[in-house]
Amino acid sequence: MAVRMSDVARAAGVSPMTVSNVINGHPNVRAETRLRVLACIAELGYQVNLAARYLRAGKTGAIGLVVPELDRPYFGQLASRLADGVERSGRHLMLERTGASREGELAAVSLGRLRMYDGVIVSVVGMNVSDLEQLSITAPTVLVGERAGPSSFDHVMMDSVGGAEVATRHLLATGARRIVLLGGRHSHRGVDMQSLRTRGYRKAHETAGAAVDERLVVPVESFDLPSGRETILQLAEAGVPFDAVFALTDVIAMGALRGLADLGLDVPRDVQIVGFDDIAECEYLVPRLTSVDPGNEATAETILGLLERRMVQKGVSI
Amino acid sequence: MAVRMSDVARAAGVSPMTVSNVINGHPNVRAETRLRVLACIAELGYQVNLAARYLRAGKTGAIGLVVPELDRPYFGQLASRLADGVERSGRHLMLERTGASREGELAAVSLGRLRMYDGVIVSVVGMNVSDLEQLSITAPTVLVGERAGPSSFDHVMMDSVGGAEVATRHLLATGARRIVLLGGRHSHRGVDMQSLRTRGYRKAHETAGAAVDERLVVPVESFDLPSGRETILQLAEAGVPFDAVFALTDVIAMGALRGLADLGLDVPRDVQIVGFDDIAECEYLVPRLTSVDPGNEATAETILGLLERRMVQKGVSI
DNA sequence: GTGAAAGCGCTAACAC
DNA sequence: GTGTTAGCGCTTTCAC
Repeated sequence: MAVRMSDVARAAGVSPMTVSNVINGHPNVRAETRLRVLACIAELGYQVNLAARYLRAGKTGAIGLVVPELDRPYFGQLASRLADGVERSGRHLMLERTGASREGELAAVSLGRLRMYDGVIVSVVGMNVSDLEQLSITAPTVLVGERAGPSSFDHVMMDSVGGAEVATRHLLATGARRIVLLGGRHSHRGVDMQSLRTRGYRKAHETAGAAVDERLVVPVESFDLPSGRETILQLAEAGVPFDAVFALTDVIAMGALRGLADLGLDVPRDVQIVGFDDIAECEYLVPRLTSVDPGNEATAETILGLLERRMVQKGVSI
Repeated sequence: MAVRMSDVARAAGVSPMTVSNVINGHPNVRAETRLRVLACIAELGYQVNLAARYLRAGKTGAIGLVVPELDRPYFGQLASRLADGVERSGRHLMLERTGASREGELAAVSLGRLRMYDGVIVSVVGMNVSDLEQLSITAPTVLVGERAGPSSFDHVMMDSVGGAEVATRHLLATGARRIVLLGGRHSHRGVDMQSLRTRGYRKAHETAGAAVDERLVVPVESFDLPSGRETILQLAEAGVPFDAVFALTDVIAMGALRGLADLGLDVPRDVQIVGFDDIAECEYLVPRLTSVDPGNEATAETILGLLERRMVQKGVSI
């Protein structure tokens, strides 16, 4: 069986409480005792039982990050940045996926796993914030994404409308007139990522006095590489002419780049393209992919700042 | 405060034990009672406290995956595949990174969180297996990677030597004579990824009766995009001629592709390139990146099969 | 079919 | 500076 704190205590000839004090760095332990206890910990290979600690102390030192998918560069890079910050404060980041489905996100939360965390960061793609609120999450929580609306949670939003507007304006300024909105939505009243970025696209057109051909607004089945490529191929096959692409995410932009190459089109001579998210890969593609940076560095800082504040309030700060 | 099982029990007019039986699907509950309890659970928004369950029952339904970095496509895609399989068996996958700072803390304490898992999958890149063994991980554990050597853990290895040999042979067969080994090691006696892939590179040269110019074996500082690019640029600046690149990972291959473009070299006319890992991006680059598939699909299956066996032995299977 | 008792491993609060 | 007591929320065991 696993080594328990009481085993260490017996070996060191002290009480479990003293072992606990040593592990948690409490000052009221004599140096000599501390060393003896540490030696026994090392010798027996003791590790604290986090579950027990949490049950008693109400904190684990773990921060949860819940994302739709584990294999999307944007989330991987966000996770990496957050992990840096989280570790700087002596905690650990643990990543889980929801699978982008609303049920998935609900299951993730309702399974109670989030209660093991001192704090939770949830990327709310495809989930209703009100769903989240009904779950009565008890841990300090920060939402990340584009969904707005009334909410009792802190919410870090990126400026999707503004970013999409900048991207589209850039393309219009360089002479593009028929800009594909790859991953867009026809109805753009929602507060989801697609609707918001579509809104920025339309706004830029309006400002420039340019008309939007609805055939250029093309949804994608999924925000992955195959969808980006196939959607562009289908558009070309349908005979819709275009001279630029604004892709709602860099990943579908990468898929589109492959599709354009398959069509024998040169980027940027025949077709210009701009993405969104500013993932690290953009700088390394040939040719480079221009992308909108939604403020990735600042986002991570902001998230952790808000979370820390909530954790202090809740008394689970380290 | 959070809703406890006893709160639900009181509301439903039963004992906590009955609530527990309902939640865990035990048969000995009358349908009527079950419905009443479920209604109360829903109404109060009750969620089980995983820590308490684990403390008592010894299982959480969570599988941990420990990787070196969260923002590497290979690990993201591995995690995604594993998550599919894990969820199929009614559990959840949780991802953590080890990062570079293995030395920093008391490993014994910092890895204590692994004890909350029913099973753990550890990607042992840059970590000594003997380090791992000293941690006396008690949960069923499967190691993934190229490190071999004696170990008490199940270990899923990819054929790094064979894969690297195939890649190099392919380049030699198409006429390449000066193949850069990007990310290689000069001393290749170790069992780490770099040494093993370097061995395959040398083996292919030997078989083909071709000599290896040691100046073509170039280590990288880190297996990320910037390193791939910079290393190729430095090699060119040093005036070392080459006509092909075998990159030890697809990510540094992508970095190298950018570097080659910066040098005004055309792929594959001037320089051929082959990567390793077969990440999803390869198929979508322009031109496509040829890559060695270390058997990604099969790897995930194998890992989960081994883990399941260990979990059944340990009595933590669902 | 349901419930009472016990205790998983830890730490907060307080005694000594 | 160290130990004692109590109990976090749940489930195992066994009684009814």
